[in-house]
Order: sequence, then C-alpha cells, then structure tokens
Amino acid sequence: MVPRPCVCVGPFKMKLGWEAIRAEVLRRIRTRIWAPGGLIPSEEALALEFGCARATVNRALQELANSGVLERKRKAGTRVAALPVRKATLEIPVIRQEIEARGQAHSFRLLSRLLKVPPLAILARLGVQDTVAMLHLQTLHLAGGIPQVFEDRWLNPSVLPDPAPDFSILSVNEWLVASVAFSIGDIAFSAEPASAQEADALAVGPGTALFITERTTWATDAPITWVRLSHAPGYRLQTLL
Amino acid sequence: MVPRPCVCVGPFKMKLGWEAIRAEVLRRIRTRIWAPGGLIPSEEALALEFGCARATVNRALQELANSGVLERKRKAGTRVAALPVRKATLEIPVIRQEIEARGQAHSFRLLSRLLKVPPLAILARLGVQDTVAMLHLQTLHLAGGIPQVFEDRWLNPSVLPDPAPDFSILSVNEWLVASVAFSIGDIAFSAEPASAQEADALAVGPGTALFITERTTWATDAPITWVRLSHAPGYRLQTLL
DNA sequence: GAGTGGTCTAGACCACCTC
DNA sequence: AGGTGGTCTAGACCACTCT
Repeated sequence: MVPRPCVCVGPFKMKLGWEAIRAEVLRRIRTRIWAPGGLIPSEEALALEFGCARATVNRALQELANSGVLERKRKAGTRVAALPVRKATLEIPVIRQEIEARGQAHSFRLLSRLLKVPPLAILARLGVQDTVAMLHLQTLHLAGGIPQVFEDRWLNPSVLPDPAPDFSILSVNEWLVASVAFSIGDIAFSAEPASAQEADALAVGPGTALFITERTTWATDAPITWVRLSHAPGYRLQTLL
Repeated sequence: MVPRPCVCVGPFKMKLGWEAIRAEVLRRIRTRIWAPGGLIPSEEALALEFGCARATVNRALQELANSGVLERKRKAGTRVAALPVRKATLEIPVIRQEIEARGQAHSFRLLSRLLKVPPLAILARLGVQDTVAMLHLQTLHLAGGIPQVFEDRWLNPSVLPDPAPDFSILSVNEWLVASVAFSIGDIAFSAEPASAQEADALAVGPGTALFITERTTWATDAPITWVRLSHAPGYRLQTLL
C-alpha cells in the first residue's frame, strides 16, 4: 500500500503568478495536505516545484502570513498556523460618505463649541500631562433629517489655522481629513447605554444600546483629537470579504 | 527670502530599504509636500531619486496603497488619496485565547444542543434555500467563573465527523478552528439590548447594552456555521497600531 | 500609442535562528 | 555553522488606461 497519491504533484506546466501560488497553498492547507502546526516546504523547494522564481513564492507566502494563515520564522521555516487568529479588515469611512453611500442626504448641526480643559481621562488618552484647554465640539449628524450619529470631540487648538474654520459650515471631521492628513491613531469599538444627552440628541430612550466608536489621533509630535461617535440603533459595522 | 528648504532633497546617500521609502513618502504626504488628490512622481522617478531599484519603490507604494493612503492606477499614476478611507485591521482571537491573554481562567457551559430547522433569516445568511435541520448550540463562556460571552450557534451537521465530538468537553469554537480550518466568512459588529435569555445567561438586566459579534462561515461549497456572540458589558474591540 | 503600475526572473547578500 | 526567510537589484515583459 502506497501513501495517498497527489501529496506532491510534481512540476506544473502552465505559468503561475503569485496569486495562483497563494491559492494552491491555501488549497493544500484547507484539504489538510499540510496540517495545522506543520512545516511546509521551503521557498526554494516550492519555487522548484512550481517552476518559478523564489521571489514569486515569497510574495505568495508573505501574503498568507499577513492574513494569519502561515507563521514564518527564519531558519525555522514556514508553518501552518495552529490557532488561526482571524484578521479582519474594516473600512472606516468619513460619516458623510457613509450616509451618502446609502443614498441619503447628509446634514449636521453643531451643538456646542467651547474652549475648556478636558477631563483627565481624555488628556491621558491623548498622552498629555499638563491640563491644557482644548476645543470641545459636539455635533449631530443626520441622514435624511433623521439623527444618526452623535459626535463628541476634543480638538487640540494648536493644530488650528489662525482664523479658525467655521465648523458650523464645514464638518470638523472633513476639515481634519483634508488638513491634518494621514496621522496615526487607534480605534476602539464598544456598546454602551445612551446617556441623557445622547438619548436626547438621537431621539431614543435613555439607556438604549448604542454602538460606540472611539478614536484617538496623534501627529508625529502633538496630540490632535479624541472623538467618540455614538451611532443610532441599527448601525452595523461590517468587514470586507 | 528663499522658499522652504528640503522640498526636494535630491539623491540620498545612505542605503534605503522599502520601509524607509514608505516612511519618507508618508512624511511628504503628512507635511503636504504632496497634497491630497495630487499626483506623485512615477516609480521610476522615485527609484532614481532614492537611488534604488524600481521594485523597492513598488513595494513601498503598494504597502501604502493597501492601507488606503495612496490610489494607484496604471497609466494614470499614483495619487495621494483625497478622502482617506481608514482601513483598520482587527485581530479576532478564539474566545479562550482572549480570556487567557488577560490572565483569567477560561471555562464554558454547554447550555443547549438541539437538531432543528433554523429561522429563515439564518438560513438566508448561510445561503441555503431548503429548510434543512441544523445543530443549534448555545454556550456560555466564563472568565474566572464570571459570565463573559454568550454564544448562539447554528452548525451544519454535514461537516461533523461520524461520532460527533462531545461539545460539552471541547468547545465548538475550538473544534471548528482545528478541523474545518481556514474557511472564508464575514463578520459584523453591532450593539443590541440584552434579550431575556442573554440577560439571564450573562447575569445582567434585560435591555443592557451588549456588544454583538456575528459571523458567518462557508466552506468552498457548503455553509458551515453562523454564530452570534453577545459580550458582557465592558467589552472593547480594539485595533492594532 | 505611450506611459504607468503589476509582475516575474535569476542572482545576490544579509539577518536571524536553530542546531 | 548552516539553512531559512527578508530584501534588494537590474532587467524584462505585460496589461491597463488615458489621450
């Protein structure tokens, strides 16, 4: 009795791109030809088998390592991940885009605009030691006239140009993406009961389950903004794929 | 008075890897040397400027395109994204891992295990037309004895091996990742009030705001499972970076 | 048609890690 | 010490798309 056929199918004839190689590797993993936790052949061996350059195999395997399917270590080789930590990619659009993508009209109301010292928790999030005053902006975003998102934001006034933009005309959000472009930050999601203020703004009962997005943004040197978005009931955040 | 120095610093001396190039490109975007919506030089031009091969520039720019900072089109060239759709990557670990990573003991109780026909909404999610019976499993996950996650799952029985695993000993979740490895699916997040059953299982008041994770998984041909996780209050989902 | 990004190659060197 | 992945190069061809 011979072992299962087809464990190694030998050199391929047709030309293979890195996507084809990725697909073939994935197939071998899914069909358990290569078992979880197991070593797979070296890049060189695979390049030989597939009849392509090592760089092409490398590209395919790196892609799979990025998505958590493979674990690679120098010298140790490449293994099929034992506990596949799913990595999901989310797209976080600007609110206006999100609403208009649903075919609704976006509008917003600036509810509050005050310069004051934020709570310590927020200063801490922004990595600030001193108690500096920041611009506190509260905005309600509407879709077709219906309240959709309540935005609570603290903005570092030192990033503002001298005649500060009129945020009752231009949404803060959009001014930021256009002006303080592409900074780093982090994002967190949670569920929380609506506060009295949120309930009032979104026209829901207090305590209603709200989907919360919280974002902190820094420039290379200084903190820029902290924002908390409270989404009206029915909001769903979905992954691509 | 001369214009700002350093708009174009000319050929670099030291050796640059693709990460250094990515960083430099990002810097030029953040400092608005290259404005949002604007074209940046071609790969060839950049390779010349940085004194490296075009493939190295390509690697750097592709990375930035993947993270939504650049938009690339053949012939049209590479532009700085006008509306930066933030792409965030989430790691979705297995529940046990997540709890143990916080230094708590993970345990679980299988609350229910029935073979019956799921609601139409769930059949639809799984892309099934016929009304087939599926395995309905309800599990409560605990961290250090405290209820943490309520799991409501429908499982396609045809993916089970003949003596079905005893899910009161091995968590369904873990059996799945080990056995039906690496399938595709999609994930959605939302906030919802606790149902009577959820409230009871998680020991919270009914209507409490719960963070909900909903996942659908297919194999290449057949549906595998639909699962809804209700997280106890306090749960936060955070991006890397 | 021409310019751009997307990909592949064959070879090379290096950093890292296990043995 | 040696094998492995990570990266870079110089060159090439192709596919797409804007004009």
